[in-house]
Amino acid sequence: MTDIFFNVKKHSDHQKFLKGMELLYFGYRDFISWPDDVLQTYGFGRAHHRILHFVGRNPGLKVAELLDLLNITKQSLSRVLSTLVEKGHVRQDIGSIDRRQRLLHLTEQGQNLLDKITEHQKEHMLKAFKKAGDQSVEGFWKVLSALIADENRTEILDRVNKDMGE
Amino acid sequence: MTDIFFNVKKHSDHQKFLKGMELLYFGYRDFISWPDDVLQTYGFGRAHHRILHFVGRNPGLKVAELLDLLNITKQSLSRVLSTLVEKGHVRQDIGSIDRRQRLLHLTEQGQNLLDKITEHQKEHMLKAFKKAGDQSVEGFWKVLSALIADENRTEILDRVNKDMGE
DNA sequence: TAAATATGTCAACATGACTGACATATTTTT
DNA sequence: AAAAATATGTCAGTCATGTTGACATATTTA
Repeated sequence: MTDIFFNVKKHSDHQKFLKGMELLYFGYRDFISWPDDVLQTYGFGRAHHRILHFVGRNPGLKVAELLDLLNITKQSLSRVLSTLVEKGHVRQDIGSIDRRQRLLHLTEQGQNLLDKITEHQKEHMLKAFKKAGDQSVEGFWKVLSALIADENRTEILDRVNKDMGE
Repeated sequence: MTDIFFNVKKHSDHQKFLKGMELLYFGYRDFISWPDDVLQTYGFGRAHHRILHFVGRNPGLKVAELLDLLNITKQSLSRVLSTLVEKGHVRQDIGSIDRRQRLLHLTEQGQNLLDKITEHQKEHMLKAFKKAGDQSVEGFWKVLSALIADENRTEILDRVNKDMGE
C-alpha cells in the first residue's frame, strides 16, 4: 500500500472525511457481502445472520434486549426470528423469574450454521488485520467506537467487550 | 476510553474478529443513519445520497462507470438516478466523443443538497477522528482498505485517493 | 448493412425495514 | 380480587432498495 495515501497529515479535514466515509462504505459493503452465498443456500439473509450472531454472543438474551440492541421493531425481528425458531436454529426458553420473557439461545444446529457462515468472513477479516498491522487494528477499533452514537455507545461497548481484553 | 479493550495483544484471533465485526456493524449503522432525517425531507433515501456523493466526487462520470463502482443493476440505478435528474439535482450531458454515453454532473442545486446532507455527518466523523487520534485514523483507513475485496480494491482506492495525499 | 454497445424502461420479485392495531399470558399495582 | 402494566406475538399494509430478464432507442463499430 502506498503509504502517502494513509498519511493523515497530508489530508485536509474535508479529505479525511471523504476518505473515511468512502473507505467505510466500500469496506463494510464488501465485508458484509462475504457470507451472502452461504446464507442463501439456507434461504436466509443478512438479518438472519445478525440474529444468529447476537444470540450466539449473548446466550439467554431477552427478546426486548435484542430489539433494543439492534434498534429494530418487533415486526422486523419477529419475521426473521420466527423463521430461525421454526427451522430449529434458535430456541426460546421461558424466563424462570418472569415467565413472560423469552430467553434466546442458539441450538447446536444454529451454532453449526453460524460457524459455517462466519468461517470465511473471519478468515478474511483476520487476513485484513494481519495486512494492516496490530496498531492499525487498534486504531480501527477506536475510530469505530467513536462513530457509534453517544446514546448507544456505553451499552454497545459493554456487550462488544464482554469476555475480552481482560 | 478504557485502553485495555483496545489492546490487540490481549485478544485471541477469535476475539479480534468478533470485536472487529461488531464495531464495524454498529459504527457503520450509526454513522450511515445520521443524514436520514434530512434526506427524508426531500423524499430521498440512502441510495439517493450515494448517487449524489459519487457523482459529486467524480464529475463527468459515465453511467456504466457508476454501475460498476456501486456494483448495482441498471434498474436499481435508474430508479434513483431518474428521480434526481427529474428533480434537478443531477444533469446528464451527452458524451462528446461517444454520444451514446451519459456523463453525470451535480447541478448547483444538487451540490447544495449534498452539502446540507453531509454537514452533520462530516462534523460527526471529524469529531470521532479527533477523539481517536491521527494514528488511529491511519489505521482505520488501512484496515478498511484491506477489507475491500481484492478484485475491487485497485479501482476503488484510485477513486478514493483522487486529489489527496499528494 | 449488420452487429455491438450505452443507456433506459418495464413488470415482477426478494429482503428487510416501518406503522398501528390487536391479541395472549404473566406480573405488578391498586 | 380486579385492574393496570408489561413481555411478546401477529396482522395487514406500506416503503426503500436490491434483483431478474426482456425489450426498446440511439449511436458506434465491424
